[in-house]
Amino acid sequence: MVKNRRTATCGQLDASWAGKKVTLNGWVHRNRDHGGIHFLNIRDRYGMTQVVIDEDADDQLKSDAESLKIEYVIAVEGEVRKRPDSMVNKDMSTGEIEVKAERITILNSCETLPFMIDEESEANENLRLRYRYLDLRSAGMQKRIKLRTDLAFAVREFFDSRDFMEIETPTLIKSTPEGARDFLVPSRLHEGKFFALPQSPQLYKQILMVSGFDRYFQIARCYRDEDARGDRQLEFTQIDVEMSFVSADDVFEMTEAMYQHIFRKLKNIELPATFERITYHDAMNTYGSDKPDLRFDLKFRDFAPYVEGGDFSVFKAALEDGKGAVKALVVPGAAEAYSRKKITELEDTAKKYGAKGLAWMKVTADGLDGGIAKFYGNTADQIKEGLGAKEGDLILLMGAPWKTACTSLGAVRSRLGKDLNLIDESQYRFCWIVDFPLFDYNEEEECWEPAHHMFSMPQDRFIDTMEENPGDVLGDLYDLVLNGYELASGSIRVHDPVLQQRIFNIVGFPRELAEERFGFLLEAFRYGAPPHGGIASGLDRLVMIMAGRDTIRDVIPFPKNNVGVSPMDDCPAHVDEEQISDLHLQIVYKESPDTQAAE
RNA sequence: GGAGGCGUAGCGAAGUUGGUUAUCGCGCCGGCCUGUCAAGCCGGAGAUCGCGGGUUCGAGGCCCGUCGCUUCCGCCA
Repeated sequence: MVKNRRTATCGQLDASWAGKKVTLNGWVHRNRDHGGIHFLNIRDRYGMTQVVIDEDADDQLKSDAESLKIEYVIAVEGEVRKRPDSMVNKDMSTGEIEVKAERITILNSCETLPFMIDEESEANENLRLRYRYLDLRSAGMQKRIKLRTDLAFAVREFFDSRDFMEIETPTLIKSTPEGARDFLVPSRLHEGKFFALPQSPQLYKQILMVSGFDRYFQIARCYRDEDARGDRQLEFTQIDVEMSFVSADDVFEMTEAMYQHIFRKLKNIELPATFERITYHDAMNTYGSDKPDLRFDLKFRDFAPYVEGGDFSVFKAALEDGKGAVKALVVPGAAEAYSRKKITELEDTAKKYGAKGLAWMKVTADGLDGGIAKFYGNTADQIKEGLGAKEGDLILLMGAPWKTACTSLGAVRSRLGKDLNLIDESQYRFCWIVDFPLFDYNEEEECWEPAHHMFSMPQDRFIDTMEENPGDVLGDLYDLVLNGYELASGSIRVHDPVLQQRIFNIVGFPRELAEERFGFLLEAFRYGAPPHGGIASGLDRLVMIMAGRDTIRDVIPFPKNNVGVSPMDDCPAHVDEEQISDLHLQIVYKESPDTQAAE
């Protein structure tokens, strides 16, 4: 047997081991020297065990123990013994026992730490990212990375049981237009040419359908060169799925079954047999978001019927052109808690989303009070009844073009959910968002553009006449939302070259450009492409939500920070001139301010 | 590209209307201690208050600029 090699982990010992000799390997987590008696906590990824150096230990052992510092890597040989009843630590899985040390060997030392390795380190995130290997030692991070690996396993287990094949697609691919900014990789062998890193395996998985791999999945890394947020960063992981000969309902069923399997296995939670479906229009109209958090209610009410009965000109103006809306949010019992100052804060939230203001009224015993109540004195009772508002409620109102009214009041709704503690954190509320429009009108450029991407199928009923009114065309497009996060997105794809060309025509995408950028896909579709569709789920977001965190950086082993930098290895970084010239590139730095001033 | 917040010892924070030697907890170093488990007690070291400029008799605190991080908007088919 190799010297000092562990015979047990730090998490597995219990009373049944009492009397046995063991060797433990791990890190010194805590070190409590009482003079006569000395305790150590030794930690590995399986748990923590208390080691005792008794008063009767020999001098060698005592001095070895004294020389230990936090995070030294050690081997402890000793005997497992039951703790006296009064010394049992119920908070530790190994709390029934301790190891009476007979020999301690230092396998490696550790410098003074930049921060303490705790369940939840208080050190700021960039410091933790710089020393990511230390932060990953914490129990919390260990648990989350374990959840991630278990999740990936459950996903593969599920798809295997459904006869899917996991097929790899390239990460050096062709840059295609639309969507996010591509990461480009210059080619050394081909001067002036570039690969792109995939934003998703989209085109390849569709090609795989043409190739007859009718059930594909992949846990795929994706890259998008856009500004980061808590729930997105430069590189991320998708559970990418594509199926042939399916309708949207088939994709829903399969996806629901996947999440049911994942939650059953990892959380012991039974999800609903089918997930609620909400149309895009209804989601926007009642929650002000295409990714509504259904863990709390607070639905919008329509205030338009009451606008004529009052004298508030802003609302009348909003409805004038037929494209506006006046939405109301009745916040139960919030009248007292929301001072003018706090309402102004809500208004600032709304303004971020393009609202010009946020109107309000408070519901009193005999009517409405404050804010814009004075304009609705005559119809107060009607309004109260119509909106279902009760004494003590706060009514927030937004009059604006429909989409602005919805999204800005939706932002207010989200904020209220947090501020008023309306969210039950133990819930997982899934819903499908369906019936997305296929085309958006770009007011500035005065043209139609794809709302999602150009390969999504219009719903049957719109296909014959879609050129007449592109704005009305709904697509076979769907998102899956969980607790206010967009968790997955997909569609049934266009597999008919003629229909595809009609879509290109509507959005004014030149045929030549289509041929140049993804002619290979269009060509493939001419050779017997099966009807197909699919979906891609964000793995990082899913783990994040399941782990109860609010940033995916907490569930990615080596994430980039908010400005797209990895503080540990300090990338991106400059490279040698020679590397640049090998790639036939030249760096053009922006002029320094000094140079500009001199001009 | 834009808006807000933060930047004080290795880490986390306090620092009043601008006023003596910048405070506390953790960690670190030394000592004491026989049952702790975030051990305890005593002592000690450790800070150009992000950086630059300005106002002032005097700036950690005010003003201007700048850098870094962070949350959000834009962006993310």
